[in-house]
Amino acid sequence: MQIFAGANKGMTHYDDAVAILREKGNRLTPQRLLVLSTIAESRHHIGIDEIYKASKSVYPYLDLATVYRTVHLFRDVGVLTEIGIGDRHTYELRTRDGQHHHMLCRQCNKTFSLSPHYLEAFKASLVKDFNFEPDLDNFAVAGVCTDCKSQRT
Amino acid sequence: MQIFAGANKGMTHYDDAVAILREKGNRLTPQRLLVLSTIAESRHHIGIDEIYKASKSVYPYLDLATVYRTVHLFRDVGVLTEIGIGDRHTYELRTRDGQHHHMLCRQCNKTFSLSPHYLEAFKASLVKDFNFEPDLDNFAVAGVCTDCKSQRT
DNA sequence: TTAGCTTTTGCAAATCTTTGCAGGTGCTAA
DNA sequence: TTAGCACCTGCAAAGATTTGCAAAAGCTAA
Repeated sequence: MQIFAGANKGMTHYDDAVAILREKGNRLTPQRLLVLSTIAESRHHIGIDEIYKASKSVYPYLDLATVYRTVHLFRDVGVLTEIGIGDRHTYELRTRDGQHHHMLCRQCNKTFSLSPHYLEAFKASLVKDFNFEPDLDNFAVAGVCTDCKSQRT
Repeated sequence: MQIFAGANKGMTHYDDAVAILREKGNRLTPQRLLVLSTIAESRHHIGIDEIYKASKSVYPYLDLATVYRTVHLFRDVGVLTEIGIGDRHTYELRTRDGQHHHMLCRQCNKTFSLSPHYLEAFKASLVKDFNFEPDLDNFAVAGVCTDCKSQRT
């Protein structure tokens, strides 16, 4: 099945993700590439329903269950980051090397990248004081961003 | 409707929670007190299904929807902390004053308390560098605890 | 103590998410 | 290039969570 041609020039994150999936022995089905492409093309974090709707418009036979399974696969394999906002889960591609974390504004819903360096001291203190090895790969904090703070009257 | 008598002597967290609910104008229905009591009596964090099962054994008419609504109310009002572990959500009472955070072991599923002080530097750096005000009230980290680390061969 | 207003509950239905299964399809090795 | 196997997909059904609504019950004020 050929769903779409390779109109993905310059999509570095997309290419990285494909490489990771292949490395780990996962099959590159058109459905997976489609979902991946949908997420890659989305500017911000994107929810299951949006992924489904956008992808289905390209390939109408796509099943919602496949989207769920695909997204969970991508998450477990490390290709994307899952951000839990309240009760809503959204997703965003992750780059190959650099894990980065997220700050999410509760008011305007924008996300901001956060360098891992901000969490290093925290992580080190847990290891040192409790011998607890935290997994901060998919770390996200919610809060209020600077724009929304200044808009408060 | 009277479900159970006041066998709650010394349950400080429970009493605090009741006070907070009353303060905020929520009705203290037997169902709510029952759910609260169930969570308070649970030694560790507890899931919706467990809350439901345990509470229903005391008051069989209790509906699952009520448990969901009650737990969400408690969370929004700040009476309990919701911990998202993977796909599972669990709950734990919160004391009136002292918020504390959680470390959760992915392997043995035990939780450990974490003093807020460990996150203060992190929080301060976000405020300073990005003017981003993180909400760390319900903070939980997953990882591997010291026991499980030592059990690895 | 009671009346009455408003919130809350239980039920049932809607929605969201996961899972089992049989057929279809990517990938590997020849 | 093809054959064959293991993995994936779509479908349908199960399971989990949320929501609308009418009846029931908590709380306040008299």
